[in-house]
Amino acid sequence: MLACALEVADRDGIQALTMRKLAQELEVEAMSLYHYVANKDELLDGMIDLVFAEIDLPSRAQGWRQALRARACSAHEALVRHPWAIGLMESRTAPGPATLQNHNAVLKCLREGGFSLTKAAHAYSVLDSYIYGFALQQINLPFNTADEAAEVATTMMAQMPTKEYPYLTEMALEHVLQPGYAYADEFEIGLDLILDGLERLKADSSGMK
Amino acid sequence: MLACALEVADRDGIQALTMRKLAQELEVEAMSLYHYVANKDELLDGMIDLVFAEIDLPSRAQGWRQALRARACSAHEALVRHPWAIGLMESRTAPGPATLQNHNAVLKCLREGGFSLTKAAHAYSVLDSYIYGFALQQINLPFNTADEAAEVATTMMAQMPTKEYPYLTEMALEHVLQPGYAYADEFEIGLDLILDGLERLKADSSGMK
DNA sequence: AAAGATAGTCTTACAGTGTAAGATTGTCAA
DNA sequence: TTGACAATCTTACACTGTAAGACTATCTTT
Repeated sequence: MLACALEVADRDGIQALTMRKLAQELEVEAMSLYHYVANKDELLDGMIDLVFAEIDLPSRAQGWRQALRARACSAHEALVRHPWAIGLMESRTAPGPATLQNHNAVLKCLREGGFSLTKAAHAYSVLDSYIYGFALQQINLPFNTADEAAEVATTMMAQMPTKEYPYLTEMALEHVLQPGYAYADEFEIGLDLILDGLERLKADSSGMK
Repeated sequence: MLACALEVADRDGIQALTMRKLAQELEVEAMSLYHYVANKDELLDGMIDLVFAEIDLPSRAQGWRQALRARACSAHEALVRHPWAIGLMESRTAPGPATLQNHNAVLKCLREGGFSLTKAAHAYSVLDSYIYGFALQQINLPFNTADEAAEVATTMMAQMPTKEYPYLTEMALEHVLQPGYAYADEFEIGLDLILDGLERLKADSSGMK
């Protein structure tokens, strides 16, 4: 049932996921769903946790940097695969078991990698903020492929007073519209920048903690 | 009207912002609103742009680092002030004028600060990803004050099999529950870590671009 | 085998949602 | 005075989540 809900949300968008629609997909009446979930919110909670379950845990075989890098990429992929998930997170407060397990594994990786408790908290905060935020931005882009980007950019340029936003225009024309550009590629660049920062943070003893 | 919509969303939550409720607040009937907006989506678009309008533009008086740091803090404050905004962003694709102006100003700051076009794109991507992502995490926390944190943590510990998530438990008990802890304080730590990275990125000539 | 409990599904109903269609009013220009 | 227009309202409709409870099939206990 949760899996089916994911499928509908992925395919038709989260706004199309109504109890009646989901029931129909399962060849059942809407009210039957309430035997398995107390209400729609609980359904959404379950869906979010399923997305977290798709995120690989950091492997213990490698060093913290490699392990967290791989987990970050995995998380990014999961969030892009289910674009509705980030929007839901804002309103949900009850983390499911997969969510907790993932958090725990990341903290373990940091602690065993030599981070103090305080520094592990810092590291976790930056890393996950970046992952969620990047996915949010990527999903918000009105284009995915380079072709779509070209189309959107040109129609936008036509409407928009290009003189008013010269730096935005520059970025669009001379960077985004260049062949081979894909915003998704930015993810690993920022990720490595942050991982560099974390290595420095870990070594740094000026603040002591 | 947009301002009133912000107020309702801030006060009662975004799910309470219905056309009828907003109309009532303005002492008018629901359908009258449709003389000013084509549909509810357009209303939400306008609200998002209003939030962006609250974000200070980077000042040109200071260097890029200081200017972008101040803008990041301002953006963070705006997003926390209007916790519903991030959730809306996921579904919206038409940026308003305030949004465009802000983007343009940040790019200008980077370019005039000496970033190449490609590096400016990197910088913008990491910075804004971090800002949005951090706000998202902060808003998702089920507590705000240290007192609330203590309450939530203790009730959670009671339910949760604490043995299963030892590192999560450690973080909660020995860090989050310590007096004076506030997750919001993490924001500037991660921000400075990223700004350090950007300075290095700017200076770096190994990749050339 | 009979009786009862339980899990699963259904029907019906209701209050609340966004908004389409059109009637009504107020305000100004010709 | 007439017309145009902007602003507001009334009514209506399809669709939402879900409360209340009826029905049915399966399993347990006697």
